[in-house]
Amino acid sequence: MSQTRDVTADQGTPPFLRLFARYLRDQGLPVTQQREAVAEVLFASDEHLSVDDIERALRGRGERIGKATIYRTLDLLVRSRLVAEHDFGEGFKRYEHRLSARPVHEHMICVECGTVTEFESNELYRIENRVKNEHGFLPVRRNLEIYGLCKACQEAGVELTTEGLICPIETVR
Amino acid sequence: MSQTRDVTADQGTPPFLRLFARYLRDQGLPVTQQREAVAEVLFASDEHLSVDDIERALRGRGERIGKATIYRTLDLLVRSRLVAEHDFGEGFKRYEHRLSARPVHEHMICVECGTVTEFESNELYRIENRVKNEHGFLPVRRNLEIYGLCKACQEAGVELTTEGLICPIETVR
DNA sequence: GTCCATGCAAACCTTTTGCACTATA
DNA sequence: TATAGTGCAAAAGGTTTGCATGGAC
Repeated sequence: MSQTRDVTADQGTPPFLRLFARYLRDQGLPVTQQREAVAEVLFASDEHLSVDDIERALRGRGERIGKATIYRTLDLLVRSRLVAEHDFGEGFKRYEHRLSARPVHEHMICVECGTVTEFESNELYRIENRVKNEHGFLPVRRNLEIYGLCKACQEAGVELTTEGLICPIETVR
Repeated sequence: MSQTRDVTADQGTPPFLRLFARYLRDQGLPVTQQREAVAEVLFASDEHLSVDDIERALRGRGERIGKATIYRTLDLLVRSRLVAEHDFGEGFKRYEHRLSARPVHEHMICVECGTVTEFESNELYRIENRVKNEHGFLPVRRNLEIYGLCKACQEAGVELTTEGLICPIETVR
């Protein structure tokens, strides 16, 4: 069949699996079915997946892998830098592979519908440089989330209610 | 004694307590001893306090307030916008009052010693404007943390080991 | 054959909740 | 006095760990 994947040599193994296997070998760790399966689920999706999402996707593929193994594999994927871990304040973490056209990006999260959109920001490099020069701080990893109302929710007429004090931020004490 | 606080009229009540009390009254909620005590601890400190920190500080003042009450009061303080909630990835939240000379600021966190330093960034406003114009997203709240090595740790000779893949970020799939 | 991974269940930790009792307004 | 808060302990929910078994190399 013309749609059959070419399995000659390494060609049948997708790049992300080769990279993950390389990482595991470098660390002297075995490449297991479960580890490959978790990686496959992550790299097959462009969403920000929770552990439950991953477990569900695995089950949908007929694989029954324990949560503990998923957590342990995610730890390896994050260490390998093939996967990024995020916390959008939902009480649990989400995971996203980093082999996209936009390996470095930030997130805006709609506080109404929860939709996560990615965007790039070179202003961040400027901020990091300033931090380096002005404070002698050596940046390694950053984390920028912007919470607000997405276009769709605004157009649907959603408005945000502010119940906080209107102007408590006077610089007094 | 000349150092004794002036207790005439409202003058003895510090501004933050007046603001918190105003918020509570606005919401039709009672002003209780416990709520005032939690607020006092937060406003007396310029650190980023965990719930345990707060409980300990209260105990040090001879007040024994249940964790549940602390959590419930923190919720009110955050809603009132007098206090900001942070998650530095430690597995628990930290809280910081917002009546400082720098009510809006970001954080850099040293991955070695855990020290948190604050800095301001007007580049962030530029980012938010871009997000608004380019994506129609209405920003409400932002969250920027920069993780890295603080000056002191660098000077102490600390180096960070990278165990991840050196260059996995090729834009291939 | 050795070493490590897996799976299950129990443990862990922070945060939330239910309920009898107490304090605020 | 009505209404809401407090404190305790239990529950909840995500994540980690111990241990016996099974798989990778």
